[in-house]
Amino acid sequence: MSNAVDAVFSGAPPRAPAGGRPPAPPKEVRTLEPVSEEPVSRQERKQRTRQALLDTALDLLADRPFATLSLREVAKGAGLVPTAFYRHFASTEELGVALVEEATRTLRGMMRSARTDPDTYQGMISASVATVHQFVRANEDHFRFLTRERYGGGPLARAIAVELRMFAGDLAIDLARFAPLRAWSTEDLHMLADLIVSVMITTTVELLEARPVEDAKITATAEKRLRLILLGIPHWKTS
Amino acid sequence: MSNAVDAVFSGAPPRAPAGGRPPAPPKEVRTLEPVSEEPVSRQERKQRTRQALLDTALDLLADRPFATLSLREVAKGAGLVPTAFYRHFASTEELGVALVEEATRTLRGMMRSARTDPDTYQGMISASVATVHQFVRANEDHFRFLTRERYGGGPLARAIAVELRMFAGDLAIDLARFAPLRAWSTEDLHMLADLIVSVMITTTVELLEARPVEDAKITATAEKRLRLILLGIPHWKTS
DNA sequence: GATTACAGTGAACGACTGTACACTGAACAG
DNA sequence: CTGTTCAGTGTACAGTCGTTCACTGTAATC
Repeated sequence: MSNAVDAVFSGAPPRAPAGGRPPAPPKEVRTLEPVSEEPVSRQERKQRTRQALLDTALDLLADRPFATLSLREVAKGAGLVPTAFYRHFASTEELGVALVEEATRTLRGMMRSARTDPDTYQGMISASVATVHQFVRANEDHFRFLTRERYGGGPLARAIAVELRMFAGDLAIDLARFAPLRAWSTEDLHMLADLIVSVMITTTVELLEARPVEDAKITATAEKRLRLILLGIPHWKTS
Repeated sequence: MSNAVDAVFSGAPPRAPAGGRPPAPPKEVRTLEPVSEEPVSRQERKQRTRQALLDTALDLLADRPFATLSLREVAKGAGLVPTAFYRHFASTEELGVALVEEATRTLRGMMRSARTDPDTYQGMISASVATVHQFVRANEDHFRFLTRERYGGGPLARAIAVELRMFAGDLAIDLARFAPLRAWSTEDLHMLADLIVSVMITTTVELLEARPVEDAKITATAEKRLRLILLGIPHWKTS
């Protein structure tokens, strides 16, 4: 479960240095790098340091809320002087918005990946849970950021909420194609989609808070929760 | 729905000045207050300013994460000089722990209030949702703090997670008394309890993010979600 | 080849942070 | 009545913060 799985995650950004953030020579990050001597145009350069800022921020956010990020430490982490930060973002909040965009790109990748035409309920459930599991484990930073800031208040929380509503809306449309759900009112369909999304979010948080050893238990529980919900569908009287 | 409702919330702290935090004379908060000239022992005094610190913190946390709180502004808000803060808490984090304790006291009050012997599923559902609704609206600060920090990472998130697991555990025990659930494995019971709790949390967040005008719609949706889940119970094959 | 645009530098600012230390005055215990 | 305890005060210090401003060197343009 390695190559085939990894191939799915085209949505995940490269995350330049990544990892435990090695000692890292303090400055010459950019000046030493022309290993492969591409011409590297100026805007290419700019976008690279922009990405370095985003990557640094995401690293720092691994165990703190976004609101505690300081412009200076993000700049320093990217090998920049504080004032250079302004060449890319007018404020840390603008950085945050860019981070939401990057993370929701991963989220949309997951959604696209999960949208497979399923034959059985059980098949659909386990496939969806597996997709969530793989994407969360392959993009922990993004999902940690999203789940953390979703409830953190402020403009980021609102932006993420909008994205999750879109997520649920798309899911509702997909659900409408199922035979047992064709007669449901759109309101009830949204109720169901929200419920499923909330189970998925809960599962995501559980995965992020657990060590990977417990993944099997968590996904199994998630499948159970979805199965229980779907069991009620045939007996629902829509309004 | 005013007196009877309010009488329920004995768990809620008095929240001394509260409200929009009026102009407030900068200092003589305590020295001017002996309106009713009780003797007020020294430890009583101490506990009062401690509570003032907690109240101030909760006020400030209405729209920011806990990690951005500064010792100085909490002290100032309570009418104290910064160093006096240390007479009550060794650090802001210790203040946070006390805040978690206070808020979870409200949470336990809600749980106790919701534990009524119900005759029908429908009755149980609407009663539980109504209880959540009332408690959330009557203690918005506490619930906002809990839901915000639950996913904010750090020690507070862990403490709240523990409390919520206890909450779900108690619910599982209650559920075990229901006829259709008596044969269920404890594992499945916990799965169900977690699912219900996650619906309640979702509902809480929705209430806190909405204007009270939309409460009816939110509680109606919450009831639907629970109804759908309970519909699946008779058809569940426990493992 | 000369000129311009602009990503990144470096010093300096005023505001705010947590914390140390010596203090005051009133409630307390003897 | 005397001495102690201790919640709260006031000053001070070293860091960090966001933001300003004038600057440099090079890729891009004419």
